[in-house]
Amino acid sequence: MDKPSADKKTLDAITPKSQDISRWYTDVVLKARLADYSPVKGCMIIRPYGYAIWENIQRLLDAEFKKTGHVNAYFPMFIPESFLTKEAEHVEGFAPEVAWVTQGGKEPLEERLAIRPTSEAIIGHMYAKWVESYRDLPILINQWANVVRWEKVTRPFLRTTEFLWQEGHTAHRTHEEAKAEVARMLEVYRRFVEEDLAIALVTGEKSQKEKFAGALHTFTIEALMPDGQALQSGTSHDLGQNFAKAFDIKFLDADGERKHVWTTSWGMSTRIIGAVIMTHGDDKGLRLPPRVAPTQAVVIPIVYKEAAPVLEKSKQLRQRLLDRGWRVHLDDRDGFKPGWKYAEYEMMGVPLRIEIGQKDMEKGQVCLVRRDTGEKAFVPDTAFEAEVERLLGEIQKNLHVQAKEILRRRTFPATTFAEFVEVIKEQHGMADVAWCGQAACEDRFKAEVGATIRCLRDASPHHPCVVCQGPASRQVYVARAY
RNA sequence: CGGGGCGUAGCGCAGUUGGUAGCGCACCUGGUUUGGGACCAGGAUGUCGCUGGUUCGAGUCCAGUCGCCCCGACCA
Repeated sequence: MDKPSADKKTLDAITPKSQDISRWYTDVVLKARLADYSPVKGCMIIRPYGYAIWENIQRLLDAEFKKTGHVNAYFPMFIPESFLTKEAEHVEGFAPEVAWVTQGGKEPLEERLAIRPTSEAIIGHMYAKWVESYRDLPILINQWANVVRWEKVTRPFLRTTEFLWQEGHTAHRTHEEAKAEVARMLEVYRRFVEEDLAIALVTGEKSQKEKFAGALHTFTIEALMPDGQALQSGTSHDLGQNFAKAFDIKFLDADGERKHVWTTSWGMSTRIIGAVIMTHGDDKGLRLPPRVAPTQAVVIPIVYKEAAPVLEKSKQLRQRLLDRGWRVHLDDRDGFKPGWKYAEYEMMGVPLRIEIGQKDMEKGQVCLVRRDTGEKAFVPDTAFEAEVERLLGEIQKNLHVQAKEILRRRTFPATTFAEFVEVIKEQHGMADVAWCGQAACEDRFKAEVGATIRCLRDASPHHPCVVCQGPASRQVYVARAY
C-alpha cells in the first residue's frame, strides 16, 4: 500500500473506463474541462473546450440544414400556459417536467409562462399567423436555442435540466411532403453522427409508446454506449396535422379549399457530446474525432539547451498546418516536461501529436503520434502536411470502425424471453428481437429488465414475438436507455 | 421520487473523548531541468456546503436544508 512514486502518478489519473464507467465519465468531463457543475441543480457550465466541440457540431449541422433549404430564426423562451395546453397529448407528455415563471419583477403574472421544453406550441401559433396560401408553403425554419426540462436525474451532457439544441419546425402542403422532410432530416442526422462524430447507430421508427408527445410518428437515431445503455441521439417527428389543428394553421389550397398544414419537427442536442465522450474515450481520457475536435493536432517542441531553433521550427510547423485550414495548437510552455504534455493532450483527446526536437531537425523529419492507436511515426519534413492530413483521415475512419465493431458485438438476437433477459442483464447489450406489436408485450421489456424498444427495424420478423410467442409484426431493437 | 454514500484550501484527503484546522498534488517566486507525468529552496491559500440548536467552547454532537455521486421508478 505504500507506493510513493505510483501514488504520484495515479493522483491526477482518471478512473479506468473498464473499472467504473460512470466515474470515468464524470472524471473525463471535469478533468478535460468540457463542463463543470453549476450552483443550480442539474445545470452545467459548458466550458470553452466543451463549447468548442458544440460550435463545430453547430457549424457542420447548420451547413447541412442550409443545404436542405432551411433558414434560421429565433422564437422566445417563454410560452403562455394556454398555448402549451392546446395539444392534449403534447401537454400531457411534457407537463411533469416544465419549469414555470409566475412573477415578473414584483408583480404576479396573470398567466404563468412555461420556459420552453420544446417550441412546437409557440411556433405553431406563429405559423398560423404566417400561412395563408399554399404559396406560403413549405415553411422550413430551424432555431438554435436552449430548452429546460425539469429532470429528476441529471448528468453532464447526457441529461441536464437546461440544454442547448437545434429544433427544426416545418410546415407542408401535403402529408407526403412532410413525411419526406422527416426522412430527409433523419438522414442528415444519421450521416452527421456516423461520419463526423464516428458514432455507430441503429435507426428507425419509435413505437407508439415511445414516440414524441403529440407526434404521429417519431424516427430516431440510437447509439449504444459501452455500458450497454442506448442513447437517443436525434429525433425527427411526423406531427401530422395534430399541431396544425391545435393552433389552427390553415392555408387556401389551389383547389379553393381551406386545409390544415402538415408539420414536422426534429432536434439534436448537446447530449450528443455525451455520446462522443462515451463512445470513443479510453482509460487515458477523451479521444475526439478529428472533424469536431477543437484542436486537431498539437505541436510539442522538445527543447534542450538551445531552445530557439526548435521553437522557431515548431512555429513553422504550426503555421504550415494552419495554412491548410487545420486547427492546431502549439504548446511552447516552459516548465512542463514533454511527458507531462503528452499525458495532458491524450486526456484532452487531441487526435494527433506532433513532436519536434533537435534530433528530428537534423534528420529532416517530424514525429507524429496518433491518439487513437498510440502509433508513433517519423515522417520526412517534406511530407509533413500530407501525412498529417492522411493520419487525421485515418483516425476519423478508425474511430468509426471501432465504434461499429462495439455496436456489432453488443447487439444480440434473442428468440425466447429468457434469452432476451440474458442479453440485457448479463451481456449488457442491445437485443434484436421479434415483437407482436402489442403494448402488453412491450411493457414486459420494461417491467422485467427496465428496457425499452429503442426503434423498430425495417427487417421483417423471422421468429414469433419474443414475449408472447404469438405472430410477430416487427423486428425491434430493445435496450436499457439513458 | 425511493434506497445507499459523500460535502474540510483549486483537486484528492486527514482531523482522536468537543478545545479554535493539517497533509499531498496543483498554484506563486528564484534556480537547475526538458524525447512518457522533473528537482531544490522559499511563499500564498479556508465563512470546515448552508441555516438553526446544544455547549463556556462545534469541522466534530443534534435538527433541518441544499448539492453531488451510485443503485432503482420517469425523460432528448
